[in-house]
Amino acid sequence: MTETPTAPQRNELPPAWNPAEVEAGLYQRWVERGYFTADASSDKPPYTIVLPPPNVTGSLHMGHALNHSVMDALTRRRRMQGYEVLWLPGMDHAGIATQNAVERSLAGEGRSRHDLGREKFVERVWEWKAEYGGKILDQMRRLGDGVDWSRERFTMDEGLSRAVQTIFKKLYDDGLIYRAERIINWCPRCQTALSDIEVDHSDDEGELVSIRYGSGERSIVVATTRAETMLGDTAVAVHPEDERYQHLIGTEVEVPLTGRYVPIVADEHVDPKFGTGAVKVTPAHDPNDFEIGQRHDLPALTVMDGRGVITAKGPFEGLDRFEARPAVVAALREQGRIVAEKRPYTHAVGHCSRCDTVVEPRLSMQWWVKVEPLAKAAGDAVRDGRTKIHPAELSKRYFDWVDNLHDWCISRQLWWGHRIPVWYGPGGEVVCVGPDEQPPSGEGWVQDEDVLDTWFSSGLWPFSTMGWPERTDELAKFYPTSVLSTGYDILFFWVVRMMMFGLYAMDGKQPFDDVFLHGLIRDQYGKKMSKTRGNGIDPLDWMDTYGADATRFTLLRGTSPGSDLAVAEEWAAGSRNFTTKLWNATRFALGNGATVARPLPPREALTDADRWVLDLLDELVTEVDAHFESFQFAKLSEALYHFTWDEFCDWYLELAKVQLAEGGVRAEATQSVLGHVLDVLLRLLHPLTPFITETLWTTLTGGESLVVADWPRASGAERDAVAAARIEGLKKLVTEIRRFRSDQGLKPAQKVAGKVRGACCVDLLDQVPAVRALTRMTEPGEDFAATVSLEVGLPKGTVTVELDTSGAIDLAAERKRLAKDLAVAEKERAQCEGKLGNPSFTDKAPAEVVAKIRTRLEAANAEIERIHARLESLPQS
RNA sequence: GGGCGCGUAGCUCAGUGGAAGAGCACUCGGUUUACACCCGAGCGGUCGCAGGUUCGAAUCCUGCCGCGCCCA
Repeated sequence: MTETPTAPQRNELPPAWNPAEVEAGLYQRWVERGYFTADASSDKPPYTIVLPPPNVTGSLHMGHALNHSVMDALTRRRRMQGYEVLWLPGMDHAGIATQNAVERSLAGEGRSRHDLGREKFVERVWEWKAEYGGKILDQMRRLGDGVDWSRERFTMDEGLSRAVQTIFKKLYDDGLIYRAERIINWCPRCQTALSDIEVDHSDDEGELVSIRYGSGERSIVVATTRAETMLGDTAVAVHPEDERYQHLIGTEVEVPLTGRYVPIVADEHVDPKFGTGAVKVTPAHDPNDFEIGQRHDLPALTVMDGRGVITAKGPFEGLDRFEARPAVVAALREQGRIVAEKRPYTHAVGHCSRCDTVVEPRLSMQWWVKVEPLAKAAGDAVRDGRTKIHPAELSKRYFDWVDNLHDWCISRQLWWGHRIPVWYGPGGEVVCVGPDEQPPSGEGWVQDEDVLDTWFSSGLWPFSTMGWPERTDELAKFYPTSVLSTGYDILFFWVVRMMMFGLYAMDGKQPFDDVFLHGLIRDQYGKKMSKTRGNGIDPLDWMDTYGADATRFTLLRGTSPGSDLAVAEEWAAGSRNFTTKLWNATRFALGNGATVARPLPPREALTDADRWVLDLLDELVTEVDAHFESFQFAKLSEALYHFTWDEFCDWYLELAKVQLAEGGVRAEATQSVLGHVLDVLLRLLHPLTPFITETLWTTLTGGESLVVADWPRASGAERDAVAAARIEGLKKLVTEIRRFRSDQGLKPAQKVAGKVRGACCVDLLDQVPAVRALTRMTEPGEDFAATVSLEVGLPKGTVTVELDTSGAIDLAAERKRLAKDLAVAEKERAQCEGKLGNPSFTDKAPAEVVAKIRTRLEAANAEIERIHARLESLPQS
């Protein structure tokens, strides 16, 4: 393998990190070296994720970018931990969406799919797929997804189609697939049935019209939002215990405009509190009415065709449903039948999730999956803990769903998809054909025209992609998969279906051990991103501007199980700043001889600063591991960010400068510590930000690649509390001196002569040189004359800093500073005295809490005394 | 209508019984030889409201108000 120019040699880091120039080359190299290709014959423990297959028509949006960042982070860490990782990519064929896309392009040529015929149309779809489909796969490469491209799958591929036919046959033979005439959700635009979950409900403005049926004492008023369906009414229903209507139950009433008489039936389903307590019943055009119709043996009268056009004979025939509605109302008004009208009236209306057309409930013959036994098994797998949902709170929602699942309508009146493998014979025979069986031939045999719901095939994804129904090595090695990661909004769409099919097809083995549900992406004001709002952000824009690493880090940094995350341009810029910081820190370290070539010196040969930073690093490793195990990406990102910026860069690098300046053994040890910390840090960051870490780490270590490097482990060294206390003391001292300088208006670069007194008494003697360096304090000369002395209270005592500011100090600023400190100390004293003055506190609170408050009070008192003395000693201005 | 969740700094969010935190934004100062995509110092909060439990409540309980999501 030849080195590409994207791999800089040691100590040759360019001054700035330029992701656009480097990312593509790094990714290509990873793929070429086969790092992402899984080996089914490996002895390593398996770790498997199947990618929720994106839609073949789709392109990468923020939700994908988030989910892919999660999966890539999970798989990269496991790979580094020595697992045999399979992350399997692919796409689903998106029946309706793809057919729509191709029909649109045909419409541009003035043709319809019917002009082409079924066979030619399907060919055309495959051509479309080859040319335009799968844009998202290239976008995944930009993000850095470590997927196994050699195992890419598509739901319409031969092997997966065979899996579909196999499971259909098995379910059919087991009596779990049946054909029945029922009310389904029908999209008049897509001209197909939809399942419940392909319907989105929204509160729309409509009308509520109250209509008098019958006349005189025999009349009854019903309210409806869909007046036009009255043409298909076959009953009026009231609640059986509704006293208003007892005398009418069992009688017949005239349906206006139709001349038909229909019975008034009593049904528990009717809500007596809604409207007049009486409802019209249209069994062929409403799911609830259909059920009432079944219970009362009512006829179902279809008055509309598949395009939503009225077919009932009479004046309304040929009108679209939305034209028919006002026409019917007008006709009723003319007859004095309208009792009340409420307009606008807001109510829930179902829309096709693909094209937003108002869904029409429609009576038709469809294929169904009997979900009850499958759903029960899906619920049990989670109840038993074989599959764990993260966050666990969403399990309840999962149970509510699977325990109340309606049978699943799986037939679609489309041409693009898996055709239902059922043949009908001339004598009314129905034959379901398995994958290796010959369909019945001969006169009069025809195959069912319909195709299967896309979810029917993607529900098989965790095992169809690994060769099922064959018993493949892949299945043996990689099933059940380890984690399924997706947004909580499609828990029901997809997760439940995979659970049902996985348990059914794989002998009760769950399709995944863990389900990680992340939240939805929102804008900086917490609003959902949507086209209509215009607040969407394209992750590709972010990658162009800030790099893939910054994009990934931004998303992961906001990701807690189940909670939504708000993102904005500024967030991405902040992540880019973080990558820049990491770049510069590493560049600085390398420029000063940071190395991993020598082993770390023994602990006793290290400074307090060295031991402190190494201990923090150990804690970081432990913390990152814990957060990975619990899918707490926000917390682990935050921990890494905080360590890198606030501890390593802000403090250790500054302290290292002092140690490097000492030269000799001290400098060499420091170079080793720098090299070691960066080595571990870059490994820890790699799953989140793979590109920049790869570049920095290969330069630092000369190693082959971080992708296949080992995941760090905590050293196990005992934490050095003394070193930690000293560094905390140093920080406090430095911060206080800087604060004084800032308040006094001293320029940051201005050097000031000074003395530090009392450091030995608070165990900070060794830290004094670093304190001086970090506060630009020079050695006092012969003419040193302290113009101010600054007292810094530390846990073990007070350090006094005398400074020669070569002139009068700003007394007003100094008084203000002291007054502020005094106010803080006095508030502290009041709080502590309040507590200690309360006998029930001292009696009942744990002894260590009381002792802590006592210590705090003493410290506050000392501080107050000290500040008073200082204030009095200040010259009067 | 049923269920779940949320209300903490200007914005987005951590913190789930013993000193109110972070990032971004904002103010002031800065050409500090890693970094101005930066450094240093600051400002900013009766933790939605009202009760209760407790020595002690952002944290636990009850009610109310507001917001969101899922289901009907």
